[in-house]
Amino acid sequence: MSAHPLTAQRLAKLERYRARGIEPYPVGAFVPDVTAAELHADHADLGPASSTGRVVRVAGRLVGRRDIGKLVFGVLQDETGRIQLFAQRQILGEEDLEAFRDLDIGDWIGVEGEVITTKRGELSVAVSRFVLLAKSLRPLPEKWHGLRDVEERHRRRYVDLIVNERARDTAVARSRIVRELRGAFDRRGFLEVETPVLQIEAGGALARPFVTHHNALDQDMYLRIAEELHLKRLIVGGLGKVYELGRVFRNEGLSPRHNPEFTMLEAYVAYADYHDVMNLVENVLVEVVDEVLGDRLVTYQGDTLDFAPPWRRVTMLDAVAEVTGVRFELSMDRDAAAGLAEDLGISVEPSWGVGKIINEVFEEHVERTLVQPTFVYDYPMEISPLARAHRSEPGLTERFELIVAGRELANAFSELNDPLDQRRRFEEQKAARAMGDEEAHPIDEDFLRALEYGMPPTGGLGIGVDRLVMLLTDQASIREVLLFPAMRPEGT
RNA sequence: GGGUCGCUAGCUCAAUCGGCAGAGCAGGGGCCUCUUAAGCCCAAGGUUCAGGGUUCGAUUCCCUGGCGACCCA
Repeated sequence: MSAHPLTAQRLAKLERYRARGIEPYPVGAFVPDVTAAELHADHADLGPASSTGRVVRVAGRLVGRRDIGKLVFGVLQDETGRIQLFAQRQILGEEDLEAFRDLDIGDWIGVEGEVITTKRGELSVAVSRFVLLAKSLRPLPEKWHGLRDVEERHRRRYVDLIVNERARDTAVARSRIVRELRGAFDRRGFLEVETPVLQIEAGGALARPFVTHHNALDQDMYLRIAEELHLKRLIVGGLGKVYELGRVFRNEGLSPRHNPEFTMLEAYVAYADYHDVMNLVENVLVEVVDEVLGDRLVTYQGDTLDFAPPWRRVTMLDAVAEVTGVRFELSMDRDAAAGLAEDLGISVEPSWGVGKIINEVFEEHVERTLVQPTFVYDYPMEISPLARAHRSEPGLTERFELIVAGRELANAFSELNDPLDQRRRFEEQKAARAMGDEEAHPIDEDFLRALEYGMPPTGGLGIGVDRLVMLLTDQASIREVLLFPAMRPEGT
């Protein structure tokens, strides 16, 4: 336990309570029957200096106190808001008023009393009885500025949640967004499923996995980097519409937009193609925006995003030509494409083909310019090993990404269901891995076997849930929408 | 991985050119029966992120390391 004087003081107080027979961590001591928000809603019209005769029980954390001698005002905070406590000697008596005064800011208490308003009109509970529910041993941050230090807010999110309303609002909004996402897919008849997090092969995306070890099997395993390959196995099994909303893990650096574990929603629909999936993504996200914000104009970091459908749809090649003035084609000579990209400031790796080169130009110059919701479609096959070959355009796949505020929000394709083509794509990835590409896709033989049993034409999508929450809560950093973002150890 | 910036009391922040480390809030003592960032009086509170260097003297300048923020790869 910390030897800090402020904590030592409170520990001493704790011992005094126990000596007087007051248990500072009681069980079953008090059950509230109303919340702060309910009180404010019920008595919104009460004038100053009113009595209601209504006796209520509220509970929460004492977050403020104003001591006026024989009269003490307290501020009680529960999960719904704040309510003033009015402790008066006439009601409580000398001894209990002194005990109330002796409470520390941060203590959890239960209070019983009449609902009144003060002379100044502040709705209050006139304390007739109170119970210490849990003693707090550490001082809270400053009442006006709260906890500002970003590092401390993330390391001690519990304190952040106590003192910063924005932290609470963001957590609540995130829960709401996740619930609306689930609702949108549930209403459309999707089955929510759970697939393995521990995997023998980490496939379904191009990323480096975390490695762990299964002791009983004496086998290294990976934390999943995507949900994709197992969900497609379920489509093979005849489950026609499935989705999973879960945590995926990628072994990459920390940044305002990347956390090693993040939340992905993936959904797969039999008989759909990527045009159907564009419509699905648009409809689902508009529903979520409507339900959560009630306004299709969303302010994000100073930009106004218009989510009213239809959203713009543009091919990657057109988008690149529009922004850079350079018309790339998949049929181009590789070195010619490399030269054009170099002219645009891209340093081209020898291993890159035309498709990868175009994608780099897109990511470097075009993506950030797409602020309004935009579907960019027809991605190069070279960077899309799990997407179906385009029905008419050689070298491309039926893949799209949804870009909002200059960032990828969703990624989707007509799924590759030709097992022979899938095997060829995996072989190409294997070759890339042999060339040193650590993010190349591994060969998953069981997934190939599943495809060999036959997967119907299928459309699939993935939505980055954290990024969606960032957009709808106007947060610039993923760390603000994660309750407990990844941090380096403190090194006490 | 590279660059820039930051780290001072429990919290929010000061500290002039390198010259006695301060304030507000919180906490302690006192006054006050209508405050609401309550007010007034008094006292207390520091490994200035860590280690090293320069200097008569370092929160301040230099080096190394830690953690974080932002930008870049």
